[in-house]
Amino acid sequence: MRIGELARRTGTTPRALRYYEEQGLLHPDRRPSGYREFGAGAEHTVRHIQLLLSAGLNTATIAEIVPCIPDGRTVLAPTCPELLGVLAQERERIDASIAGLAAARAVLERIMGG
Amino acid sequence: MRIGELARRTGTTPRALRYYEEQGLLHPDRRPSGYREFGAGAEHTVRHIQLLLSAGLNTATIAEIVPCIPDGRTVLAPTCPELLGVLAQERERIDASIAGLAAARAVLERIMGG
DNA sequence: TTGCTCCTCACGTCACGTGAGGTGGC
DNA sequence: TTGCTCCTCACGTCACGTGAGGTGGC
Repeated sequence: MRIGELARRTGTTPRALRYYEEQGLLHPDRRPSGYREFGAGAEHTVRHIQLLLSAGLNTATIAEIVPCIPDGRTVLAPTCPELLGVLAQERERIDASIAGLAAARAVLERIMGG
Repeated sequence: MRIGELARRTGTTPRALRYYEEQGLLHPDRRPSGYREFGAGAEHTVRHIQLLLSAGLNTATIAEIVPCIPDGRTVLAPTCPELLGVLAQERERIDASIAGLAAARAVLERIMGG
């Protein structure tokens, strides 16, 4: 499929998808016209990218993780155990981030007089 | 106190404090030499700024909130009830953000094989 | 005079948004 | 031929980081 359709299917923009390619997260083919051609698996990949970005991971880290997640699955390929440390570290960062947001939320409530 | 001491006391950098001033969040006096002179209340103000920034509020919104929080207190001044709507909206955004992070965390666990 | 702190530009970062100007397929 | 989609620059955004080059107070 072309970039516009992939953007619609994943709820993002062509610009974001071009950026992901530039950062090495996507590797679309090219038509003779120069148009990018994405395979069916790209949709799952983009959803994983979006989720990990929203969790605060940067594109460099995601670039290591994405090739280790089989299309349509949500598990680490058995060939990629070296990522477990990175993933555990990111999980800790997410936990800290959730705790920080909860604390900020509590202060907001106090400010509001709750 | 001068900018360096305020930075140390609040765990931030002089650059960040100059940026807060530029965005209208802080209003230090100036010595004849041009040095910024911060009052004692600035320390509490900076802590509030840091908390709200970490919660995802932008400097424009924080600029509305900061003058409505008395020094050393964590309540809205009674003269600023018009901010309650903004604060409630930000609280909802924080709730959505926490939910998103929790979902991402769960997917990370699945990827790790948890 | 030395050394620490401060000052004002001004460019860099990250994940894109947003035109500018031009081309491809039905 | 028209209209929709695509392409590549390239500058803008937000909250600062990081020098560059110069000055103030003890």
